[in-house]
Amino acid sequence: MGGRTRRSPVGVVDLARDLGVSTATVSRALNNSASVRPELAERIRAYAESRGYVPNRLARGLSASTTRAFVGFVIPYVDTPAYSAVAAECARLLSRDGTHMILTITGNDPERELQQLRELVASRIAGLIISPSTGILAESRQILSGLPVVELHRACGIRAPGVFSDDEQVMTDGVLHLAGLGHTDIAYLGTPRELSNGATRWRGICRGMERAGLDPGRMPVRLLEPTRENARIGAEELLATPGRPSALLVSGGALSVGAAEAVHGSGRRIPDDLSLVVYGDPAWFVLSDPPLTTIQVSYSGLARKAAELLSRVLDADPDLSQGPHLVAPELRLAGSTGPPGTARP
Amino acid sequence: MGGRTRRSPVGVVDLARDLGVSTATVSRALNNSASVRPELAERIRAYAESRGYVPNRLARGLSASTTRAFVGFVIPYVDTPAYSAVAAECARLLSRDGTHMILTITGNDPERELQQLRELVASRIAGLIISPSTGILAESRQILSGLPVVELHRACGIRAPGVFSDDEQVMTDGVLHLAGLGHTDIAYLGTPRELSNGATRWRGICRGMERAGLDPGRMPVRLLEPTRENARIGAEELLATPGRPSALLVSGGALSVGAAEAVHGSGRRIPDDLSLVVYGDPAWFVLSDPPLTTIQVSYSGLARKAAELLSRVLDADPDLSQGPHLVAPELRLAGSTGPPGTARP
DNA sequence: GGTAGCAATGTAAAGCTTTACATTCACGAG
DNA sequence: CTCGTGAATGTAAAGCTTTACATTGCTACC
Repeated sequence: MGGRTRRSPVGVVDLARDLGVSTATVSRALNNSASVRPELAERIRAYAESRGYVPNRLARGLSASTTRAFVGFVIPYVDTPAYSAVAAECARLLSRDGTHMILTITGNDPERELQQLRELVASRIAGLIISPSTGILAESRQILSGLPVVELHRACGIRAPGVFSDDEQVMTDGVLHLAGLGHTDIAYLGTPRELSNGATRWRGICRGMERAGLDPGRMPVRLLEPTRENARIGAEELLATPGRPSALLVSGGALSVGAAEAVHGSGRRIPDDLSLVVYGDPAWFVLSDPPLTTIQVSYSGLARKAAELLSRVLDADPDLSQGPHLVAPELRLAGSTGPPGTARP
Repeated sequence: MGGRTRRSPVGVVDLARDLGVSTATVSRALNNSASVRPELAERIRAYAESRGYVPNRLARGLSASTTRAFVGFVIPYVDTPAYSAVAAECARLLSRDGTHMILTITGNDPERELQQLRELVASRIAGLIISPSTGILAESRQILSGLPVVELHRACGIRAPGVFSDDEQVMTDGVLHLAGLGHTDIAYLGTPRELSNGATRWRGICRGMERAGLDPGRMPVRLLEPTRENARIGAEELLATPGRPSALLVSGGALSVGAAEAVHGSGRRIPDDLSLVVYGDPAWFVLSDPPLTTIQVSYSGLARKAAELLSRVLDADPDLSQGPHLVAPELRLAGSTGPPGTARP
């Protein structure tokens, strides 16, 4: 037998018994089903309210075999606003539909990701928003292809709509901005090309270089998993490159922080010794002097789009395009970029 | 009837049928119950594995009336690492026990908080970690008192263990540090005293002032909800106070960012014109020149403690103390504090 | 007036697992 | 040989809701 402890919560059977009607009628009344006499329905609703009735989500989900009670939010990291701010806003938007968001952090570990996906399926989630890990397993992909899924930030080649920042163009703009100031030795610190957003940004970079008449092949580049520590090391290496780059472009989550740290530690003055463009969150940059030239994307915009897409996927909306849905980021010029300094060896 | 769509997932009945045993035996074998012949148990487990069986969490929860399948994580904001980092780490730790964490953002709105608590109860969560909203409703408190609860960051007077940063002492230290440098006009920007952590910090501040022979009553103070915008305005007002404070102490989440912004905008040089101590996240401070004197607490330490306490509450551990469990923060001296400048009017 | 048809309500099954209680079987003791 | 004991397994109920289908009772029309 199930729970022995017969807890206080009232159920439909209690309401039905007390009111002398059947559970079916109670259920229909509470779900605003048409076929119940309005006066009776009202009485039932009032009584349910007075008894503080809350329907058991588990039972409802079990009965319906799938409800919107739960959706998953599966992301590799959460220590950067690109994830934490989007997660928060999604949770807020989804809760308005009475949907709970289950937050799951994979740590970018494909094994953990797979296990967590399995568990989410076991919990009969209605669907999920996922930012896949770098080396996502085929098995995970298969699970995903059987669920209503929305991709976020990163694509992994499944048939699903996705929400992404439109990075290609803005990265090109960033490069052209630097080139326009006279920089020829531009370094790039970004995320790996295995990540779809890493690939997109890299395309944007290359296009910018080519348009500026520079050779992307000779560009000092580090493509790293976006952790702060990686970024610090990568940026230090880039700054020490023989060509002594006069400009540094950084994209991707926690990379910005680590890079800023490294630049700071290098003793180079900005923008005299080094022009710096970072992709990321405005909150960090208030402390910087001079203010940073940044690439910014609206996290709430991404979240709204993600929540909307998920809702449409759950509704099996036939008009929904499976491809990427792009949110445009913005290049904000500020004091951290300028003409190449004269103080170079 | 329930779901018509008879989806693929195999259940215990399928396994039982195929193996010619009863569902009870299957269930027992899978749950490593003793009373099943080892050889048979092994066969059942192997078959379950081969069929990719995953138990339905909803049904299990329904049957057990309460499991560890779901716990809630109810917080007012998530845009600061004090919440986002702790949330992420808790999610990670809990998932190791196969527990899903449902993230819920109240926006510090008591009404929303109540509604979300109701929904969580309806989902038969096993327990929750909560950082209560400022004006938490009596009804919410009542719901909480019937659940395994752990408080985080903020207390709300319910009988439950809580995890808090031990702020009183460190705030005293901060004030004494400034006073020791010769500051007598110290301003404070913090969170409201209605918040338990706001109250704690304020006590620490007062104690520090008194020990330094200064009058807390004459201290310029702004106690505000921790949003960046509030902080910017509050800091500007403090800096414009007739006494022209020579030192500013800022505590609390997003307040640090907004305050830094305001200080920056004020044109005051640090630490010559103004000594600055901020409470918060190291990630922001890498960009600052000079590096900031900060008060830092280990988010992963808080998360570990919170997850551990929740686990113990769920186990109804009788040795568990209901009071606060403190994690000690650290005052890190750096370049943003120094003797009061001479350049004051 | 009889019946078709509709509206309102009831009955019961399904969704999936766990587990108390019942049953079976084998073996040892009397 | 019988019966008790205990281990292994089966049966069925409980957990709570939703909903297909059955039933009831009425209106309205021919």
